[in-house]
Amino acid sequence: MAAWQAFLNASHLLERRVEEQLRADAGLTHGQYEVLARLSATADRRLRMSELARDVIVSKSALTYQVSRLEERGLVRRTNCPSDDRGVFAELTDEGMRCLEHLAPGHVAVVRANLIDHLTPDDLTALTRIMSKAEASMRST
Amino acid sequence: MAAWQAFLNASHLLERRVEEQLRADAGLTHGQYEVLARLSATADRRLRMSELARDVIVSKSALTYQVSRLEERGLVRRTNCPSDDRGVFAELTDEGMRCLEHLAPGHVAVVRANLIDHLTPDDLTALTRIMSKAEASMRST
DNA sequence: AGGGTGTCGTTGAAATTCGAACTAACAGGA
DNA sequence: TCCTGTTAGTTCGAATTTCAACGACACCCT
Repeated sequence: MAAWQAFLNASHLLERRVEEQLRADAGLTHGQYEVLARLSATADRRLRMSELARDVIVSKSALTYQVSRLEERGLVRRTNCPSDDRGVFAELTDEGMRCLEHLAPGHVAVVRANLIDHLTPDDLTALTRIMSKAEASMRST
Repeated sequence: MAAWQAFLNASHLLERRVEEQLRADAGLTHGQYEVLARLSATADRRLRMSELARDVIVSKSALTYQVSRLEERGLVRRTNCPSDDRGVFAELTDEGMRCLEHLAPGHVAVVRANLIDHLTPDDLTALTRIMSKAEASMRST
């Protein structure tokens, strides 16, 4: 359980650092940043609400809330889904893309400084492998 | 950044699993469980509020709130600090200890099933080492 | 003693989270 | 076509978290 304790503590501390940086730099939550980042990684910068919620691992209600906040800021836009009238796309706006590009370097820097830079290359590959395995296992059940 | 993504996703998924188990099993938050667990790991089952907050990595206000909740349930007791009139001890009650002992096996099982069991012994030591390093670095700054 | 500075824990307001209930719309079969 | 069950997204209420401000006390230095 030592591993679990350390993992937990590192998670919490990292979360705090990241949150602090994003808040100071653009007034965004880490959750909001993750939404933008996930959208930017798609081909057409948009995703169905449900899929987006699954991807960033947040409840549907939380995503509804956050997308509304991001929409108020003009960083994201809601679009109807032609093939399914129930569906809604969350789509990254140009401004949202610019915001993300502006924000990303600082975010990456924080993550590197507090986690990545302490790791040897072997550590890094091990970490990736371990976490990916855990993620895959939990996603599938 | 692949490592970061995987780490983040695994964290969120694990948090959800753990939260779900604790909620179902005793109506406790993960944060509340962490408080109980930390207290139980001390010699006399009590800790100053500030130190407890630092240990479980939560804001002072959040800890005040959670200790009040735990106190309502009789799992924790507030005690005056003789050497510092400002100070307050959070002390684990016998009932709190029993609750924790009742709860721990299920908690450990969830963590094992979703994280630990996927790891080789080498992975486990690597994970511990990596996370401890990150934790230490962030605690010290 | 006395005053300035810092620390302790609590409080209040605002933001965010979740699960549950809800509405609307799809899908498949009788 | 109509029923039934499932899925999408939103809304609602309760719980939790954070930051900032506060009052009380401690510590130090003169």
